[in-house]
Amino acid sequence: MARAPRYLDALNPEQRAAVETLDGPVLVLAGAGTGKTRVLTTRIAHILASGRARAFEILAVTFTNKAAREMRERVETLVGQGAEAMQWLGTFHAISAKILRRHAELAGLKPNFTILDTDDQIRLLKQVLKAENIDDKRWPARALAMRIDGWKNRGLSYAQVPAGEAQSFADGKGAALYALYQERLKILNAVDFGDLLLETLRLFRENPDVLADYHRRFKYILVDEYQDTNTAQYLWLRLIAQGRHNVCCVGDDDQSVYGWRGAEVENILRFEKDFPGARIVRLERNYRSTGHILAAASHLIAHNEGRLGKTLFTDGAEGDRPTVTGVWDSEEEARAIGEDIEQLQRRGHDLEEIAILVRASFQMREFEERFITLGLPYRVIGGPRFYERAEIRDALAYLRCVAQPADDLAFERIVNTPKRGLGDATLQMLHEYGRRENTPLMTSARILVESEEIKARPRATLRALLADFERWRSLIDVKPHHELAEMVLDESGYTEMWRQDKTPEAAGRLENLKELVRAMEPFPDLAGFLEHVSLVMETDEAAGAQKVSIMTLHGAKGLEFETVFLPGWEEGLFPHQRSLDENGRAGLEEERRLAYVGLTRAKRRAKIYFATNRRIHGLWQSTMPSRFIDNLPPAHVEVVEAAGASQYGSYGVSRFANLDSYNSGYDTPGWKRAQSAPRENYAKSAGRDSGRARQPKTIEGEVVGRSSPGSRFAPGARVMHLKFGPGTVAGADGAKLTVDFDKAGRKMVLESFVEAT
DNA sequence: TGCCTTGCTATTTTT
DNA sequence: TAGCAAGGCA
Repeated sequence: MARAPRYLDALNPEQRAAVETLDGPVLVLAGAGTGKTRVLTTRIAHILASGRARAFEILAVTFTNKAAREMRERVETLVGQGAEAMQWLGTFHAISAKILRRHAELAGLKPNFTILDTDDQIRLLKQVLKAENIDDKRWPARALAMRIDGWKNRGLSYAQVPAGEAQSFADGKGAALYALYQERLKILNAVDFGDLLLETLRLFRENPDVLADYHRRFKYILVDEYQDTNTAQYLWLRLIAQGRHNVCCVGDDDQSVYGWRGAEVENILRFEKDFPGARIVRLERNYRSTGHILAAASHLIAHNEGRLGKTLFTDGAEGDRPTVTGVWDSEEEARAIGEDIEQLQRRGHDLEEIAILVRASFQMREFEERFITLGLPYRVIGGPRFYERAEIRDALAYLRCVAQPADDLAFERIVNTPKRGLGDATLQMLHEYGRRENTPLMTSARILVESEEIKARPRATLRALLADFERWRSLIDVKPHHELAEMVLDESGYTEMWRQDKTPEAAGRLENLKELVRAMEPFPDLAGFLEHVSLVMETDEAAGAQKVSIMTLHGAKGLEFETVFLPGWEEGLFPHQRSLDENGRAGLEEERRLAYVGLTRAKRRAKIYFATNRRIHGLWQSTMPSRFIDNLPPAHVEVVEAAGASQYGSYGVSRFANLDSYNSGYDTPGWKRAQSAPRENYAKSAGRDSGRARQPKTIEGEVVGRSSPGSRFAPGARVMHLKFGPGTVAGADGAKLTVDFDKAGRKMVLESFVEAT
């Protein structure tokens, strides 16, 4: 055999096996930080370099656009140019859309079909509910959307929904509503995200010749983040992979954190069964984290059952131990982390290499506030996205109306934006006609405008609007699309509407509109741009300036940082109560995987925090340290005391000696101590800004768990509260007390948080 | 048509 | 507590 090509030199033996096993199915179990992206990209490079297939004969599927973009870039650096020829590299949804457009008629669609996003989907469902006279208070469209998505994720058409579940929504109308919704989508020439997969699946099943064509085309198939596939994606993949069986899936069962949106870890566990003779390659050599971090993460995840099991190791240094710090409340947590970061900064650390990973986005605010006062530059990742802003959605609706005349949702959105006197009454009439004649709204409008059904004023306005759209539409092939867009926005009065607007956001909105027009330029035409927009809901955030990243644990998957702060490790928040309530043990294990993901993002420093008190929905509640803290190996973790937090000094070996499992979390030393030991009050650390009255010198009430029986306090009783000071009980409702505080006034507080005086 | 009040809810989020 | 959505009212 000839000398191995150079790009293989950089790989370890397992990685190399994963890259070089080209024939037949391969499952790569790639632990965190073991170089899975390198394997995927090198494998593509290897297929290309060895002449096994050309770029357009490789199907490479990812979950996110970001991952797709990264893969493309990395293949490019590996093979020089030519990666742009990889026309089948993309997300499941993007590839499905592409296939579907090629065979739209077979799927009962026109090739210019619209892809609805969640917002459109919900608006459409609201209409369906209304038409069916279902109270959308009791049966919210959002809930129906979730249910339908769930069915679609499982690959179920409305006819396939199991009888029991079909009865589940609005007194037994679940599946029927699903069917009505699909009917509406067909009329609108539209699909939602779930349909992209489902319709492609149906296309393949009903047209074996089409499927065979793709079997011939795709010589090699690669799938990233395989543990995140849902059933529909799995069926899709299995169908396509049946052709040549050259399928390589890369994933890590320990990083499956999207079960709540339909991902089935089972898919990874049953790979061997579905693809007989599959080669399994384990990547266990970690190149990212130092020894202690890796040990802590491994020990934590070992508490999960039903894993394929991997043992990560590193040849690197032991490094610093992850730390666990207890703080008084979320405010102190933010302050402590802020100080840590400032110190790292002073020591010359790169802010880009620091991240704060939270469980839920509400935790972010406290950090933002703190960082603003500190003047610490930060960036929140995962905020509202560019294409979700109202003005962008409006502008896109205009463009959709131009390009896709049957797009009723878009039309409805903008008929009266800006206000032009086309209100509910007019719209109602269009709807009625449309429903009767089965025509899109714009067609209905065109017909009704010729009659006298509509009053003269709105009739004239509507006629003018329709004429505008005609004119714009006639320019599609004449004018460059970004110029056309600008023209539409100006002539429709939309831009003017924001110019007139005096609210402080107006300027930013106009700026966004300009940005939108700019963003259109690189696309070949309007249709191409709209396709991009519906599938790629993102803007490339300009990285650059040195900033600390604040994001959710989910958002951090796939990233790495020198230093990772992990605040909020408290029972109820992390693991999240809802996860436990709704999914029991499976929910807990998914939360634990999330903790594992968090820890393994850290290259050199991982810092865990838990607060004793946290405000949840406006009420202060005392909280327990997370059971995940008990899951950490004492030998690899350092318990750090926040300044003044002396009561945590008792954190010692015993704290970690007992490995708990589900449901027994409340017997751990940490839990017991928290219950029994009356905590000494301590002044807030770092005595700065003592403006607000700090905890008065009192004894905090022992923590009464969730099972607290009726109230210990009768109205009139005098109590002492840690935040609010002394007060008189006005009433009790279970564990909640209404107290008239001497200073703070009437508040609802948790009983466990006050003490009799 | 627009403003104000009321009520409700409150993970994770990509496509 | 706060933020949003929907309904009522002028």
